[in-house]
Formats: sequence, C-alpha cells, structure tokens
Amino acid sequence: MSHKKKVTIYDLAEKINYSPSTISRALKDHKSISKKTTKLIKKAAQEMGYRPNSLAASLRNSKSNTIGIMISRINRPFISSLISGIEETARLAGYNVIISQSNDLFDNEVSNAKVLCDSQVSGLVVSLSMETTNYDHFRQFEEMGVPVVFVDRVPDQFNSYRVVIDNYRAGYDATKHLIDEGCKRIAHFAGSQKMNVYRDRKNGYLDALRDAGMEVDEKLIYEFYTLSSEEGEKATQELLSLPDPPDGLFSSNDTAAVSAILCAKKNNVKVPEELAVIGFNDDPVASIVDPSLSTITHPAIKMGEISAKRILEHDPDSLDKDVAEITILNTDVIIRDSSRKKSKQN
Amino acid sequence: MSHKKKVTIYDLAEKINYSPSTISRALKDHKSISKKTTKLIKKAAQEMGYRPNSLAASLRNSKSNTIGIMISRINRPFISSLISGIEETARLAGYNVIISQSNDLFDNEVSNAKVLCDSQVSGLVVSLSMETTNYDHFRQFEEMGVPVVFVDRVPDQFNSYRVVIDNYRAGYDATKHLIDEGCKRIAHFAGSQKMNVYRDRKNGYLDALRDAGMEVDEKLIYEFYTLSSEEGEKATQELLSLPDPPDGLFSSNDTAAVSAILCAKKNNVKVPEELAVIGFNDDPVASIVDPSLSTITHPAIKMGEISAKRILEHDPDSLDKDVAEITILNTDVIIRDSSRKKSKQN
DNA sequence: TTGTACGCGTTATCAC
DNA sequence: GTGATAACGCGTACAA
Repeated sequence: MSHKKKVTIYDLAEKINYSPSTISRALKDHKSISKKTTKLIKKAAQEMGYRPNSLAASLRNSKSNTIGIMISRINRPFISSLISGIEETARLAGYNVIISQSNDLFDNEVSNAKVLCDSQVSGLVVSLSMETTNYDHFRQFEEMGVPVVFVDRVPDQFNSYRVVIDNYRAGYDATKHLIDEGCKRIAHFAGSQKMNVYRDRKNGYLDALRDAGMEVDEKLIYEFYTLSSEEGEKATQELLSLPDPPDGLFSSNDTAAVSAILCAKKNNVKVPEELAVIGFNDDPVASIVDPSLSTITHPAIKMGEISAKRILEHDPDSLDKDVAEITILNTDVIIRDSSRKKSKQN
Repeated sequence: MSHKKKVTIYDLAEKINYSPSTISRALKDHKSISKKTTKLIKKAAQEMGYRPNSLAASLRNSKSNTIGIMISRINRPFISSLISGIEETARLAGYNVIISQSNDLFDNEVSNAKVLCDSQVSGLVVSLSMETTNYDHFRQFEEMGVPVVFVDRVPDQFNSYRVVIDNYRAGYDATKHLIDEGCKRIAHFAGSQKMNVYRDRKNGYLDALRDAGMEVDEKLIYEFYTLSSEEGEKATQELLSLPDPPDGLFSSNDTAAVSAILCAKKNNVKVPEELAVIGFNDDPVASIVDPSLSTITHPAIKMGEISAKRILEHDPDSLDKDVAEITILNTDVIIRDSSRKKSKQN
C-alpha cells in the first residue's frame, strides 16, 4: 500500500492542456483568467484531487503565513487563553500558529527564537520568560522585516508592537479597593521586579497606599520568583505570625492569593474579616475557592486576538520603524467575598 | 532601513570557493567531507551569518519536521497540559508544533485537517471534537503516509495510533470508591455517549453498581453535552429535589463535580456526609474547592509526550498498517474530602 | 487571455 | 573528498 502521489499544477496542466501558469492563476482567481477556464480548471483540480503545496508557495514567496508564539508555559489559564485568541484569529485569516515554550528559561527563549526565525514565521507573538532582560534575540526578526508583538510581559526598551494591560492602574485599583473596605495594613505579594507586570502592579500598590496616607511597611511586601502556592503559603504563614499582622493582601496572581486564603483558614484567621484578599488574573479557581476570591480581570483572549491582528495588519512598507505601537487594555476589579468587609452581598 | 538579505549556501560557496553541495554536506556533518573543510565551512557560515532555510529543505525533502495538533479548545487544563507535553518532546527532537482548535465543531475539524495536511505535517496528534463520528477526513493523512495519533477522545473504528487511559476501569474505580465509602444511591454525570471516554466511564459506573448488587436508577444518570458548570448545577438541583435523593455522585469531569459541590452547599446538603462526590481529571480547582474534590488523575503531559514519541519514532516503512497500536495509561483515584464518609483525614 | 522560462534554497544522485 | 546538475512545486516577469 504505497502512498498516493501528489498531484501538482503540472499534472493538471498536462491533463487539460493548459500551461502551469494558467493553472496557478486560475486556482487563485487571478483576474486575467476567464471565468470559464477558471471554472474548468478548478473542476479538474477537484476531480484529480489536487492539493496545493503550501511549502512550495511559502518558499517561492518567502513567507509562510504562520504566526510564531513564544510563551513560558502553555498550561496556565492566562497563557492558554491568550493562545486560544491568537489561534482563532490567525486561523480565520488563513494563518497557521506555531508554539514554543521557554519554561521561563532565557536560553530556551533564545534557541526558540532562532528556530522560529528560520521557520520564516510571518510574525511573532511573545510573552517573555521570567529570566529575560536582554532582547537581542529579537533583532533577527526586525532585520528580516518580521513583525514582533510583545504581550503582557514586555521588554522595557525595544521598539515593537506591544499589547498590555495597565498594570499600574490595576495594582492601584486593587489596593484602593482594599483601602476602601477598611484595611489598615495591606500586604503585597509581588513577582520578580525585573518584569514590567509585577513592577507596575507593585508601584500601583505603593502609590495607592501613599495617596491614602498609609505607611509602606517593607515587612509586608514579598517578592516572589514564581508566585507559586508554596511561596504564597509560606509567606502567609509568616505574615500571620507577625506581632502586627496585615488585615489586607493584594497578591499579583490568583495562585498565591488562593494559597493565602487557604492558609488563613487553616490558621483560623477569618477571610475577609481579619484578612481581606484580592488576587490578579481571574483564574477559574478564583470563583471556586471559599470565600470566593476578589481579583482583577486579565483579558487573555482579547489580548491574543489583538496581537494576531497586529501581525495580520502589519504593513511591511510602513515607515517609522522607530515608533512603538502600544495597545493598552482595560481591566476591572471583580469584587467577590474574599474582600467584602463592609459592603454585604450584592 | 531595508531588510538584511539572507545568506544562502551559494553565497557561502562563492565566498570560500567551494561548491554548494559541499557546503550543504559540511553543514550537516556529512561523513564524506573532511573534518578540516567542514570546520572551515562552518566557521565561514558563522561569520557570514548564514541561516538555513528550513522551508527550502522541507520542500526538497517533502517533510516539514512539524507535528500538527488538533484539539477542541486550548484553554482547558487537560488540553493545555497535553499540548505542553507534545511541544516539549517535539522541540527536543527538533520538531515544530502547529496547533488548531475545532471548538468542538465537526466542520472546523474537517477544514483544520485539510490545512494541516496541506502544510505537510510529519505527523498529527488529534483529540476529537465532540461532534465527530465520521473520520474520513483523517484518511488523507493515511494516504500520504503521515502517522495519526489519536489521544483521549479517540474513534472507535480507525486503524491508527491511540493513546488513552482506561476509562472503563477509572469509572469503575471511582464508583467502587463511593460504594466502599458507604454510598447506597449513586448518581452519575455522563458526557456525550458518542464519545469513547464518557461511554466507557459510564459503563464502568454501571458495572461497579451491578457488581455490588446495587440497582441502576436511570433517574440518577444525566447525559450532558459539555459537562459545564451550568449543566452540573441544574442537574444537582434536580437530584437534590428527588424524593429519594442520591448520597453519592460520580461526575465524568471536575467542572460539573465542583458545581455539584457548590450547589449542595447552597442547599445545605452536607458534602460528603449527605452527598459524596468524585470527579474526573484532577483539574487545579479540584484541590481548591471546599471540601476538596476526590477525583481521577488524567496524565495529560505524559499522554502528550507519548503521542509525540509515537510520531517521532514512526517508521514509514513499517508494514502491518492494519495493526492499531494502542497505549493505555494508568489512572489513580485521588481521595480528598468530598468523598470521605467513613475514613477520617489521613 | 494564456504560455514560456526562470528562480526561490536546498539536497540527492551521479560523476570525477 | 568534492563538484555539477537536476529536481522539489509554485509564482511571476516577460512575451505572445
């Protein structure tokens, strides 16, 4: 049982006595081919089971109609939704999507970039690894005229498309919410301060405190590397053991926030009465944990859609390469039970 | 600022006075090229910034070193972990990974299959859409000699690689566990009976009941389409309103199981005392919900790794196309608080 | 409106 | 050990 040989436009040409070029043109509805021949050719193509060889087309046009995605890990709610948004948009435009994970390691990111560049992707969507502070490995795309869109975790100095949320504002709003609920000592779980997202959120937190005339207590601020539940659990334990424990907590992600809630419960500390908690991302767990977790929305799918669109609509001839096009999306505070000290349900 | 032109092996050849073929061979450590020239050529390639054009190579070899993935939706815990496992394995072997979502629609699956086939993927990993009962769109891969690996949601009659868990056994074990905990009336949330996974789990459930001499009550069995939390909530409400409500529930996924727990709590029905619950998948929410949800493990990453390996190790010359190679992975019952009627903590 | 001829970058085959 | 040549399948000036 040998494999069916592929039918090419040459086979078609021979079969119905047209030149390969006519076939080629007809197949993509070129104006210069008469309706009749076009129809004829398409019919023949159908009958002979012709299938275009996109590899050949890509080589010829030196563009692959493929969007490359570089992320840390796929199996996280925010990331997988982001990818979902990209894929959906790309597919509708006839683009494929290649993914590669860095596992938050810089070296992986660099080698993945190389692979994707060599694969001639038409564009790249990137959410940086935790370790990345050097962005030279993205230059190669620039040099090839391949648009790069940074999403969420973006570099500070690199001219390119950027799709982000207003992390500062979100951090500010989250903290402000806790203040409004009556919190007097608010702790913060921050992520690596090398990353824009965590740095901005922390700055929002700090400014919200200052604007409210509250003192910043460094003992209440934790800088985590991964914001994992282990880290969250440990830090919460420490916080609750303080002589003057916090009565509020703003965590830069939901994972750590949830672990804080669970840890508080275990220590018989009432949430939200004794410790109000707000997280970040609105992961599925946020609405499941008891009490349900207040959090900040993170429009993952939408960010994915926009990122893909940036690439699809990218004009290669556009001048002004020096202008960074940045898109900032809104976030909302979702108030659930974990932070409702005053206001009661609804 | 024009784009840097690409350096080809011809440029290299011209520059250092060797033929393109020698360059080509040296670059891939062909035996017949002397160590010295190989070294020389590689050095020159480095200096001139040569980058291989994988598109051209793919065209020439008519293989793309790319694995295509077809799934329903990326942003679900099981699926994203599955993809993560595939990607990791593929990348280490120098393969790329293309993903496409069907959104559980048959038509999407068919058109995605066409796109991936035309993209000349070296292999395909598929988890079927909810609607799929016809598998003709996978024939085209067979005809091209492209290996297809079905994962988790697999067809009943299609000779191909298959990577699955023992859904029957898992369903049996889950039910048996509830029986052992003393449940007398056990309800079941099943998924579409067109899908192997849900059908097998249900059969396991039924047999476990029978083996225990318990009667099967159709009123306690729900067949859902998506096993969403909405469906779970509604059904739980109905179950709890029965004159003789169940005291146990085996749900074919965690999403519906969690909604059942929440619904029970809302109705002041004690879990597990009055209603013991066990789910399926071990999603992150399972350990967060209160009481924590007993469930069945679903080795997503491992299934992804195995699927990728099946493709990487596929021998195109292998005979016996008629033999389906099927891999069955073990699952475990994870006992948490939602089902511990008798045995107390630890 | 259609055909001719060449190039995209690589690699396999056959020579030397 | 190395070189010349012909493909892989398609698209596109240029010609007719």
